[in-house]
Amino acid sequence: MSPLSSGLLGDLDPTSDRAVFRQIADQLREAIDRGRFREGEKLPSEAELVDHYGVSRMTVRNSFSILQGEGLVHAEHGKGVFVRPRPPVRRLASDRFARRHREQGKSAFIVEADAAGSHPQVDSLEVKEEKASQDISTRLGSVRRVLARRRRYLLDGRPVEFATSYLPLDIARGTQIAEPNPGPGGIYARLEELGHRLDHFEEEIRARMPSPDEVRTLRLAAGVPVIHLIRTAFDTEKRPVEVCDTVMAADAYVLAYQLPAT
Amino acid sequence: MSPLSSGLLGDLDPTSDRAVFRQIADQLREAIDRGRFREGEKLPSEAELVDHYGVSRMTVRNSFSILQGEGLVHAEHGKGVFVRPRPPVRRLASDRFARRHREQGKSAFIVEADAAGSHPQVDSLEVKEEKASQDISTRLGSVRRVLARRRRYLLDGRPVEFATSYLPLDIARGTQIAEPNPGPGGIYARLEELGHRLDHFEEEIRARMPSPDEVRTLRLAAGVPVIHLIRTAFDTEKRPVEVCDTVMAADAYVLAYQLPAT
DNA sequence: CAGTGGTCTAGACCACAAT
DNA sequence: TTGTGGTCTAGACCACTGA
Repeated sequence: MSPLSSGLLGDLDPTSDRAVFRQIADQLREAIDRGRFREGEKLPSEAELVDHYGVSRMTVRNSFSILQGEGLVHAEHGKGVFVRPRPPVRRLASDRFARRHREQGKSAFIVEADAAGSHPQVDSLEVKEEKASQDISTRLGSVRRVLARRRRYLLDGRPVEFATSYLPLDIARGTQIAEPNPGPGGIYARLEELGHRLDHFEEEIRARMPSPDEVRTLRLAAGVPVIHLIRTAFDTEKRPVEVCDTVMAADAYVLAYQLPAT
Repeated sequence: MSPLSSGLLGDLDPTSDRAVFRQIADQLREAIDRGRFREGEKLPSEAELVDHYGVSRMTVRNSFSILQGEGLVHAEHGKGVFVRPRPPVRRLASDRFARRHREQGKSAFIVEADAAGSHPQVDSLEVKEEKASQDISTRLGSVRRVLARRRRYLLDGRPVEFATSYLPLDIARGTQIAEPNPGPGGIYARLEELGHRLDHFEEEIRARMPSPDEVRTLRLAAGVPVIHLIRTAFDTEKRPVEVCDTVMAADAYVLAYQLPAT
């Protein structure tokens, strides 16, 4: 029995003010929410829905595009439209920069992913000196040029985040921080060795839809926003010693923070 | 001179693999990014673009729908398609729950908005006892029923966030916390008066596209994600005494946190 | 190969906004 | 009334997938 003759989906209400394609989207969304279609499962094809509802193909496609915009489904050319599975999320704990986590040989990302049983990778490594943007310059205390470290992180082959660290040249130039591999404990460990004992971090969080560039870099599905995180590291002399600009696939992350009630 | 004859937009590349509607979207996006069209400014009408590019109307509309999905533009029926202005954002600082902020008479939201020169409102107030969801029950330590306090916050008439606080009945029932107006300093002040001195908060942050319900409640434009924040308040005996579930219009907020480097 | 979604056309009628 | 976007139709051809 086809999914359409089995009453999974209802009829249209011709008296309703609601546009036909919205009604169809509503019915599909409700069916998904109720678990009638499970994660990864294929929805009825456009042709089947055209038959079922007696509407034109563009109308059905409009419905699908609504659901795609909501991040509920994704289309695969030649295969069908599928309920988008909720991918495993990476939890960023508020103690992720605790000094004790820097004592081991590998980077935090690698250690944590290994522990979670996933396969971590870092690629697109680029380290170079460049002119600081207005924003970065301000955050670092009016520096003109900076050392920029770019990299992209993947979990099980899926890109989940890319980040750029900016450091003042007078701190980073000629040190291991300017090398592709900053060594055990990452650049924060190196900063402390260089005498910049870290005091605290400030993080700013925004969420927005990705630019086409970000869609490419993170291979984002339709309807997936990004989390934009800007972290500034301060040493014990209250000097900003690093700014890290990170863009994360929002469906791959949950951020956790702890706030004092003081 | 029309904006189209003045070279604001280029021609299509018929040899390109890129779909025509994507090429048009690219050109409009670039023109917006370069400031050729400023915030709030009207883009060429569908009809003008049909003429300019020599394509059908659906093709032009497809381009617009891409830009809408990116949150770059919004359409106004009967008026045109406009570059979406970046609204003012509310910054949530990491010390926003510091005890000193509870000493005044008004709620944190009101005080802060007044200070920023905007006009704050709270509506859709609802306070009732109800069955705890599985998630809320777990977070509050296996309680069956809770006191739920729902409310929506607006700035200058624009809804920016709605939130529900959940409290265990044995704490909240019969207290001022169960009243629509919890009094000066809000429910956190009442909790402390009741002997639950607050120790710290834990916050979890996610970003995703809004449900149709959330689009309605927050009057969200297309292409605007939501930030979903779940905060748990712990008293000095490490007991969770409140869970607050908040959904915020992502274009209205930037969250700020401070992390120790300990 | 048949079935799927991706793109595109050339219309139509409607509802809303400004004049 | 004119111009705008919103909805919908009935096609067409294409590219990709899987049997």
